[in-house]
Amino acid sequence: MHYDAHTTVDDTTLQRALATFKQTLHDRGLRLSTVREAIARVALRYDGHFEVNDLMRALRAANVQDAHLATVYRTLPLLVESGLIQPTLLSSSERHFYEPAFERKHHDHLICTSCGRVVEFEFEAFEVLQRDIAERYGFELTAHFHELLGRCASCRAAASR
Amino acid sequence: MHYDAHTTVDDTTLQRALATFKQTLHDRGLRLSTVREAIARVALRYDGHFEVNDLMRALRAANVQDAHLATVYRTLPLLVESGLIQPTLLSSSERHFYEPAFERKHHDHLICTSCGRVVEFEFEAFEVLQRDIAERYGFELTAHFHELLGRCASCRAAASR
DNA sequence: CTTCCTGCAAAGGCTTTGCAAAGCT
DNA sequence: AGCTTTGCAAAGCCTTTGCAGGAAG
Repeated sequence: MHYDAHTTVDDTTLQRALATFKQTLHDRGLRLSTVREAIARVALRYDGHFEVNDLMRALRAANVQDAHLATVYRTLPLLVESGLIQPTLLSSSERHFYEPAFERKHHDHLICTSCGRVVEFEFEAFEVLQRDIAERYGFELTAHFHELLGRCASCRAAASR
Repeated sequence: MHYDAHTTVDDTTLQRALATFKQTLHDRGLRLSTVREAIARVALRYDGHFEVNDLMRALRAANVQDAHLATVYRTLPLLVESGLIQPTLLSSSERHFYEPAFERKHHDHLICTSCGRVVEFEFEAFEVLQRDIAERYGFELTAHFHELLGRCASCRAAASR
């Protein structure tokens, strides 16, 4: 999968994220174990969107040999709850995808159905309209998913050749 | 799952839909078998969003005893390709959801995370903005998913009591 | 020490697939 | 006849869970 380059979290942000994680865990009577911290670090620094297997691979690449698949599955919801990552790319719904989310600005996705490229976009007008719609129906918005599917410029060029 | 009342397809629309289905199948060297037609009818007339098991139940209710689960799984992509139904409700991504789509106006969904109510909305301004965004990035849009999650008025009222 | 965590293995749930019989055209 | 379609059963895949030993505070 391709995606535009992101900036990976810097060290101080990472520390803040871990502190947040620890706090969330603590509030629930849970602990920030060695394994959980390792998983959190790798997930937070992941460049782009990932699913469980990608994360496993990244963990192995980071020499975290001892993070078992089942543990990763158990940790992911905690990372989401703590706001370190968020579920995303729903329309590729064969698997569950995530992306780093800690202190990252909200954005949505433009996905090329031909080459898989993912472009992130943000557009305040959407947010405003969404709030309007929600209000119109008496809803209090808590989240939204917005994915645009299509063909990117290069795939279109390739096709018309 | 709750949803606002929809109008179910009338008979002439259903006939048109079946003709479309037959055409799509024919174009691919496939046939409109008895079972496929039965599945198409029930799916098209389904009131609201459904997943495979819902459809199985509806088939049984319609006395279509002979539609095997595997056959339904094989038929669904064909129905999507023909435009009779469309995948939807992605954020409940545990399962694959669909809804009737033939000659239905495009709409998106507002979903109450507390009671599950689904409200359909359409708002031209979104469509325009989406096209703008896509163009800005050189994309040619083919589809989009847009789901707003929140709490509906009655759940909010219940919570504040 | 007491509670939580983790690896392991097994189970679960949804979906897909191989195959032989049945169905169309 | 020659093809597609289907039921059936088995396999596949991702994800969850029970458990017993290990880790953490």
